Amino acid sequence: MVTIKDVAKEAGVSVATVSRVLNENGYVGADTRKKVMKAMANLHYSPNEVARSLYKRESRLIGLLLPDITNPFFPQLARGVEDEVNKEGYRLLLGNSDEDVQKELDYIQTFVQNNVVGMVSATNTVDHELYNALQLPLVLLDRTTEDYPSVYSDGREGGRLAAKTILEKGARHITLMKGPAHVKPAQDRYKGAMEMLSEAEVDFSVFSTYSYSFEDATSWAKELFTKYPDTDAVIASNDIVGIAVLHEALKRGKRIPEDVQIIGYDDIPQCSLSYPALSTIRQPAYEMGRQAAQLLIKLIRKENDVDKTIQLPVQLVERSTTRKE
Amino acid sequence: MVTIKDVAKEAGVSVATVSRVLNENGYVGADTRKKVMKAMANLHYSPNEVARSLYKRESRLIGLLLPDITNPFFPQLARGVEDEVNKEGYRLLLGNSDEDVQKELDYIQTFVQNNVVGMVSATNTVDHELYNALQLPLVLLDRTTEDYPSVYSDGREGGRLAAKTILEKGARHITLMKGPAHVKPAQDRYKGAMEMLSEAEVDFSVFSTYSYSFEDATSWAKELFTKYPDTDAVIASNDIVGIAVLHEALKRGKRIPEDVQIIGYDDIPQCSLSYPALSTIRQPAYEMGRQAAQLLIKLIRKENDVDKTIQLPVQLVERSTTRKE
DNA sequence: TTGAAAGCGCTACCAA
DNA sequence: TTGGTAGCGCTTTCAA
Repeated sequence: MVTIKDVAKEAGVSVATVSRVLNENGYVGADTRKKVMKAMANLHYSPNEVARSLYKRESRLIGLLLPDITNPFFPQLARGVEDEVNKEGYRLLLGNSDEDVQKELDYIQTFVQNNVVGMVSATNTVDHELYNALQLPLVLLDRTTEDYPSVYSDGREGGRLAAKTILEKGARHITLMKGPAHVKPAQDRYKGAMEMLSEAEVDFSVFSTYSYSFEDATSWAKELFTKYPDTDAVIASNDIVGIAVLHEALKRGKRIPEDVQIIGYDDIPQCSLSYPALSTIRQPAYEMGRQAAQLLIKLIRKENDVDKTIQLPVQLVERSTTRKE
Repeated sequence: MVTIKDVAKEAGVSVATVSRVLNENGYVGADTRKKVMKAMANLHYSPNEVARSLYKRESRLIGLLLPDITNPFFPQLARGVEDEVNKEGYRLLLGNSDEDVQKELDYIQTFVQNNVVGMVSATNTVDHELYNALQLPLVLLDRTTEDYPSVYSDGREGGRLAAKTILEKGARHITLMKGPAHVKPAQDRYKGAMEMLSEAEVDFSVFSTYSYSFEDATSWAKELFTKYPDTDAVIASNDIVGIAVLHEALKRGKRIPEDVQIIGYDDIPQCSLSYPALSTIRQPAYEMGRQAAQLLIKLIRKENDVDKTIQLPVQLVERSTTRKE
């Protein structure tokens, strides 16, 4: 490993001088700079971030905590924060919590042990005591809360929009799927849809689900049609479940969207790959990730007048599982 | 921040002693140990990994380099390595390279700057000069090569299996999709299928694709049926493309699997969510990730007699896009 | 069985 | 404009 000392020797100057040209601060003569630069190039010198981090008490690392990258909504989110964070020279320490508080704790500990400068968390279990104790800039992603800076999309509006769409397209027997209780954004959209449905004059049923896993999605779908066989429209709790419902309907010989309309939520990439392509409410996941990163970086830099709550708009994407009016 | 010094003071011992109980090495008296433990608990002490890393010249971090986590095959892989690595107390520094050599370089630099103990790379652009210069334990994932430790699945066999399956089920006009040229595993499976097809007495066409993106998949599918309208079986380059082909076929009024059979590759989770559910060749992605992590850790520990090339078996998953014989 | 102290690579203060 | 050096928090020798 080539250190700052080696560079100093090669250039015939002191380590202090090398440090100065490295960090572009303090006075350093033009030709001294040149000598040092040359020495650095010769030796392929690259500063040791660990040593820097130790002294400055902060690294160029940012912690990203996710529930599970395996869930298709999160890779987009993650990519958004990564790309944005990279722009500013930061890198990501990644953790999947599986909604397990212990794992979350462990990761947070790792983050501080490694001097991360900030963290973004897309976890559902915001342990307030824990996060309050945290001395780090933190932004919550895909979560709405008063207590911490956060970026999220308008779940209530999304739910309303989903319901409104289904309503306008003449559904008579709507089944509203309620996502897992501990997933806050799922509850928001549920409430939004609920509001809209309650105001309208239609029959509807509520079908509760307790997970978002691929494996379970198919079972929920089966159960739904068994329980509510005359359903002619379902507002799914997310796209995965929506696609499962779609295929279950197809299996049962229903025509889509003539007999059953379906609207999903999220707009994960594979929506357009379902057949018929799933209509859905789009959350701008990649953009959410980017904005979360931007916000975090502003917080890290202690900028003034930063808006600590960013709500991104949600959008109807009409594809082929809703009627064309 | 509470440091080892604070603990030492609280316990009335020296920092050296605290360090000893922390690392469970060297002699330390039973009651001294107890005092120290208590002090650590009182102060909620958690050692600074950065300081440790600086002294030992290695962190508890492992670098993971991926092409793009947004591609549904990779989250599984990533999760596999994360889970395994966590078991041994390591954490992940994550990077997406987008198959861009410069980004890859930058990430690798970050990895060494942060004293990672090893890295796993699932990138296609193995720049040998670069990797050779690297002084780190490295394992290649989803890549077959003689030059570095690697874990991958048997692509050639997978290709053969896909072709064999299609052949046995009575296809007459097969279209074999060839994946992007720079993606080595895609070429392996292509070659395998090609071998099998060449030996058989059937007509077949080769259709070349240059990307794996969601957006492009649909275009490939359209183009395929325009170019080869009498195709009655397609061996897709991966599941995404397979699903796109499936839906394009459906759009064109073909019955699946009666008129057209389709076989994918990878077995990403959303396969079972397509309709009809996509038959495919399964790569054990999660397991591949785990094994890569295990191998890397063995390498890090300089264990002897470790098998540096791990080939995992591939497996036919018959669902509904291939005939039942 | 314990403590003092050097040193990991770097930054930043103070002096020259 | 430069260099010497203390010190970031930890581990590990060496001595006691």
